[in-house]
Amino acid sequence: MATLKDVARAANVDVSTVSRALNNTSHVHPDTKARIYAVAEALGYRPNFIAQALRQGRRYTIGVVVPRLHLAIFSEIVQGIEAEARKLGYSTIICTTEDDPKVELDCLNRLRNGFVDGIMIAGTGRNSRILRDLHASGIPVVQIMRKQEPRISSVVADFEACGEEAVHYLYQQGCRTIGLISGSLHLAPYQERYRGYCTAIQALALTPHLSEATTTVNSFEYGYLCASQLLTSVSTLDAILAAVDLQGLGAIRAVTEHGLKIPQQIKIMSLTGHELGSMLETPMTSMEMPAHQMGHKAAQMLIEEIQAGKQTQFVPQHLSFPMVLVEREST
Amino acid sequence: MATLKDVARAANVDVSTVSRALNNTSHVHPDTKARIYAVAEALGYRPNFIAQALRQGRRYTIGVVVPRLHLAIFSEIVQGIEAEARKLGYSTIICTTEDDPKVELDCLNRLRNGFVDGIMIAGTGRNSRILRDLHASGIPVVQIMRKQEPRISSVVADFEACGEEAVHYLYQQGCRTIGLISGSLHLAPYQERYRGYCTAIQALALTPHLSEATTTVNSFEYGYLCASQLLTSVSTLDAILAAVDLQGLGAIRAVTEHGLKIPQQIKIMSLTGHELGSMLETPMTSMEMPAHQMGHKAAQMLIEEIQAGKQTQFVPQHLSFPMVLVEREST
DNA sequence: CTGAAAGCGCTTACAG
DNA sequence: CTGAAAGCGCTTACAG
Repeated sequence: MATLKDVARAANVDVSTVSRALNNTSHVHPDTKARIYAVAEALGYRPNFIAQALRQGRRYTIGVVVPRLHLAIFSEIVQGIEAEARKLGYSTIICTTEDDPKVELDCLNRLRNGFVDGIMIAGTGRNSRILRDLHASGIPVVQIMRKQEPRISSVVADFEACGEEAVHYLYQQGCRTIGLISGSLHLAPYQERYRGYCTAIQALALTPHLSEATTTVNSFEYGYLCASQLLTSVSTLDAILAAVDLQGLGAIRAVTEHGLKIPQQIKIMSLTGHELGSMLETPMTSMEMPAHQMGHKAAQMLIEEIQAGKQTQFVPQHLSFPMVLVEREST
Repeated sequence: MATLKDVARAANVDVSTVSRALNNTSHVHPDTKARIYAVAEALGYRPNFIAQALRQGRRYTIGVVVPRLHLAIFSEIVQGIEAEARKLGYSTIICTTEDDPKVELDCLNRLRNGFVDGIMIAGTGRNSRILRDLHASGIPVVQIMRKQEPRISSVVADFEACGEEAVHYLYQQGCRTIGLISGSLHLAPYQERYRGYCTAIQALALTPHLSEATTTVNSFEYGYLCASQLLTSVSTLDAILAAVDLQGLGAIRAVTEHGLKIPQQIKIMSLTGHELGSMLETPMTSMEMPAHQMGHKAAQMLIEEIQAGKQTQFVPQHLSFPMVLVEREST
């Protein structure tokens, strides 16, 4: 790779002049400039981002820490983040943790070593000290999907309203015994959905039915197990709310195996739709999450914080997106 | 952030000694070492990766270029890549192109600026010159999923065998008029599936039925449109092969709307399963792809090439994974 | 308009 | 075992 020095030598000028010419950072004589451009072109010169980063203290890179990508809403969020970051001139480093706090710690430690200008995280909540340290040491952080630290900016969906709205909707459809599949109540989104669910259940004077299992939360199996449990233990059950799409699929399976008809005998809906619902044989009613847009916004927010630097007093911003009810055939 | 210099000053030694102590790169007196460690700890020293990278000419970072993540097999592959890369001490920069050659070019240009030690790509095939340039300039490249350049290493699945095997399987199930939804025949995987399909169709003396549409290939809609077309134009149709899961979902929808029973009247299967098939109401038979494992292998391969450096003569490696037939209720 | 110098934070021969 | 120096490839005050 040709360096500035190579170009300088070939163009018979100092490296500083080449730098100025190529970056348009101060006036350079048109002739000199032309010569420099020609030489740079001929040598296939490309600036070394690493050297620039070291010198300028800017990496133009953000780190994104999420639990997983495969069949999860995070893949859509990450696509949104990455597209927007790229547009703003930033690269995106990704880390998937499988919600393992140790892996997460490992990722955060890597990222803090001057790797990135800012961090986006959907965390486990188990490394909050590190996260606060990072943030306190001047590295902008934005929480996505999961808001755990009030002093750190966040972009989330309004899960509580989502849970509440879903129950009211099902009530309107005639349901009176509504089971909830949620799990991982230590994670904010699950807890909030649960809270919204409870609020609505109470307001409507119904009885809550929460089901939990011990397998991975964001999975078909989890939905299947919980739904089966609800079906056997609550005889009057007429609706199941699943926290995420995959659980919804599991619930559909369980209900079908129980010989019940959807939506006539039992209604099913997902609280975190990511398009999948529309593609099913029995299209599933869902609270759809504007994941791509949330990724966009979060990237913008993070990069703004990065570019504001320490000049401005930091005030955490919390952005909450409404989820939208998309009615389909499962209810 | 504390730097080496800060530690050196506080420990009353030269920076070089600190560097050696912290990196265990040569003998340092135990007492000095202890002092340095204590000071580094107290100051919360963390090495600056950017400076290390500049000095050592190693970034410990790989770039991954894929079309998309959301509801695509790439999300699983990327998870595999990232997990393995992290284990080997590498970070992963991700770029999604939506198969837009311009975006891809943009990504490759960013990555070549000394950003990464190596590149993993599932490309559009439209930037082959750049890719070859990159590779020729000494940056290791591994093609994933889509093998376009014979001189560049690759990790793919055996799509041709997959297409062939699927047809034979359906034949055994009694099908005699087997339609194929594929599209994007300019992309290797689609073309290879088609080739395998044709080989089998010919061997069995059947008639081929290929359907294409103009929307995004990797989508529910594409599958729906093509299946609808096949259903109306081929009256004896008794099976549909979909290149990917989402198309399979679209095909199921189309078939259902046509009032046909799966699998009694028409069988459906996907040629690129990524678990989704097992979660459907009518579980879909699929050729499942070992995506995670492929990601692992590809990361290993790329990092090996990186670490081999220029010492060894480069010989491209091509790795092909078999897909495995998982029989479910749609056939 | 341009050059010479310093420095970003490290590592690594080179001496001693 | 340790220090002083050079240098990775840039940018940016400082002179002129």
